[in-house]
Amino acid sequence: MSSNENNNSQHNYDPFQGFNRATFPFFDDNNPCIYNQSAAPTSAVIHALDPSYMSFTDCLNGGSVVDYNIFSRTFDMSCSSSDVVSRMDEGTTNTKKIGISAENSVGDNQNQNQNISENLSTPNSSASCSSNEDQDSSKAKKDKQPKGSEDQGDDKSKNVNKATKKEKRQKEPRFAFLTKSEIDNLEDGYRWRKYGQKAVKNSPYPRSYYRCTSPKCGVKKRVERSFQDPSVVITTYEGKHNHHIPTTLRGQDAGVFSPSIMSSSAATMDPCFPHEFLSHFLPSSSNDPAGNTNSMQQQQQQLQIPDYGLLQDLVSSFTSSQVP
DNA sequence: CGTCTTTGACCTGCGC
DNA sequence: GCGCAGGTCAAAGACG
Repeated sequence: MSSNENNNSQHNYDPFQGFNRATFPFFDDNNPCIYNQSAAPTSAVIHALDPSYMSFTDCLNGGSVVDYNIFSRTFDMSCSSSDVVSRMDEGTTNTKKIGISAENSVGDNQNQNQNISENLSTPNSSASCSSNEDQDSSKAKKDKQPKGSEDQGDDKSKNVNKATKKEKRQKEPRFAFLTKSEIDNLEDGYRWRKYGQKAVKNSPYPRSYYRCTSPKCGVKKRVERSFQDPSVVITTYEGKHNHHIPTTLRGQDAGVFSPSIMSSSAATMDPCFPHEFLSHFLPSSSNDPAGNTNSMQQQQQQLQIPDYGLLQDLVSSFTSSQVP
């Protein structure tokens, strides 16, 4: 692979290549660049477009300078113009306007919405790698101390930890999106280690917690499946990668998101599409010389589910329960 | 042997 | 204060 190709794959890829546009209902069928409000956009997806949230590129890589206005310009929406999507002001506890997953709106709304806001609320894009480092450092301190040996953890320090943790949680940039796939853990080029799994209330599908395996990279992601539409996988990224996509992926050979598998229509999207968006979502070896047929290719094939209406129903049901 | 997943226990935040 | 649910830890085991 040439360096040019590599660069291209890292910076100029269409982030939604390979994703059937049914997966992204906010696209106007007649204009892929125009955000289709009538499609009742999934707020989870809109978070990617909301300038108050960091871009996926920024989220994943942390090294790119992202013009958040790109998204609002490109999709003809402001960060707070949507009834569905609202910017989460710092310290805001109103969670009604925000949400990630439809299933969360169906069951225990109170708790789920609370959790949603906690999961997704990001005051602004001021979060940076430093926040991750801070979190890492605090976490590292915790890791170094055995659970039962926190003798110094008196009430005072506990309160401090609580405060700092809460503050840091708010600062942590998060990005969530929906994908239609039968595979829970969609390959994104980075290496993840699963560190937990929890059952989700009112959902038969568990939520999995992953952490980037790269040293000093505190990026996490959460993967869960919508129980209302089991074909929808909700992925939430938290933090920013402070490194590039690994050149070698165990068992994947980084040969994911092969353009040959990508949707041709998506690949030829209007140039106004924010190519930078999610750029590092795609690993550099998209032109796998070995032509490996890997799990991601299967994923991509599974992503070609043109179930636009189903997702709209999902979104509609969600938004109707979220927007007063 | 290194890496990753699994899974029960523990921690934390929040509503009542 | 209590209970619930989400989030995290870390030991154990699986796997290549």
